[in-house]
Amino acid sequence: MINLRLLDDETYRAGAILKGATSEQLDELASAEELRRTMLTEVENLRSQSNAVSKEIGQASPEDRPAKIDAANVLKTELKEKEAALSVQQAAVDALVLHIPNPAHESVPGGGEEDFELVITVGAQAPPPPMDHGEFGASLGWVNTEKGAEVSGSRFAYLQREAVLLEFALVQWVMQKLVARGFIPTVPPVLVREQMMIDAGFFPTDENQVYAVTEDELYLVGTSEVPLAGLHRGDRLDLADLPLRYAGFSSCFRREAGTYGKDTTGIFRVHQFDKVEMFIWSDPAKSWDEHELLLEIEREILDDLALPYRVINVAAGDLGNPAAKKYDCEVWLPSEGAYRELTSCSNYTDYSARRLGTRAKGESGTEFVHTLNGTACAVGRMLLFLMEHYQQADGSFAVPDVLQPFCGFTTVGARN
RNA sequence: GGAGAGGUGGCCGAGUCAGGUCGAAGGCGCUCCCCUGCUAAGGGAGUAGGCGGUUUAUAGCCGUCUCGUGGGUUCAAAUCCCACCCUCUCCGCCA
Repeated sequence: MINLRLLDDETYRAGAILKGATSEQLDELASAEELRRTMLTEVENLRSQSNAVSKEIGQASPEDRPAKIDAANVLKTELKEKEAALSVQQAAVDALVLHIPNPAHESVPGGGEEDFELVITVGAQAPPPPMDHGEFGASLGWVNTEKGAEVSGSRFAYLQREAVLLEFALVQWVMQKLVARGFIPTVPPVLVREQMMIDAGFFPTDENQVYAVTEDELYLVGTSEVPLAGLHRGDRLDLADLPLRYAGFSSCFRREAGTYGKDTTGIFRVHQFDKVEMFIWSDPAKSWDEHELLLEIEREILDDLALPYRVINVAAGDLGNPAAKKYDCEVWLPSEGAYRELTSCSNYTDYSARRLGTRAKGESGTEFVHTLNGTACAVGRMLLFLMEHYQQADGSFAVPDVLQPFCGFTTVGARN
């Protein structure tokens, strides 16, 4: 949700237009909001009169009351009409606001999906291994997609054997890294109410990507970002306590509607996976530093695992409504000969906090905090990259050095 | 799943049965001032938030809304009615 007060601000408008909003849209909202305020003033004036009359009635003598009550009733009728009109107008404004994106930061390139800015490329583009991650996972008995499909449908899989131990090693390794950086480890609820989905900005836009448990009116989260955002909903934080950094671990559930036939190999795109997510509540003045911190952590994880990757600064048109800026870390997937997204981190500035109602109190008053989120480790997808980069010529697997202390073995011999 | 109790300001807590003088007693905490060798104690004053208007202003002033949330009754609701949400206790069940 944007700040309606800034609709006339030229830089603000320019940023929003870069994100795909039209200047007609912005004007329409601005005039709807102006009308809303005019109507609000009228309503409040009537209420004021009405309150004054009521007070008089309380103090009036019994014989004076009937006449005053009649007068109050006239005001009341008028007030009801104006209030009804106001709430219609309010709804109109609300509907318009939902489609206005958070303006892009000045450092974000314009354009769409192909117009990203390449920030850095690290490592060499390795040649394809003997087996792609799908074949390799099956050969070691790590991934069973057939049984997954039988039991739950396509895009579900069983993860087994060393892959599970590697998952736990990854989670533990990443968590410890984050704890060392001051993140609070958190296992959040994965079923949330509809209101939480709305407040976190996932409804109504992404409603068709979310599993619903209709019987209980709950929804399965697609990322722990949702419940982490709920952790300080409606709170007034102290600026001195910021940043508050959380590391959430949860299973994530995504319907992946509209992706039929895409990424069908192995576990690249599945309905259920585990993820360690970073979420930061930041002092508005320092959120860009926090954003760089998120990127630094994501890069450190990739560097430690010696994965070749590139970082892109996603173009404005490809950002999605809440993000003012987003970095994607794309890791080289040898079997496809392409960089594929593994992690990303975004600065939502005050866009999400305004809807969540999360403010911070500092010396210069109270203001909305900034929120940021980033992937620390999307486990399934991380494993798949490891399966290609750490696959040996003889079909065995060499455990990355940094994970060895956490999983208790260093190699996995070829099977079959 | 069954039964009961309860949600009031930063915190605790009165007010709800008898609707108006209640955005709310009292206490704690916090801020400022006084007193005081220091500290403690003591005296005085102040202290909820959102929104709108006015304004150079996040100051002040005016208005409005908010006593879990949303409706309703009424000239008038913390107080009466309805629905929902949440918390706690007991029983049952359970990893």
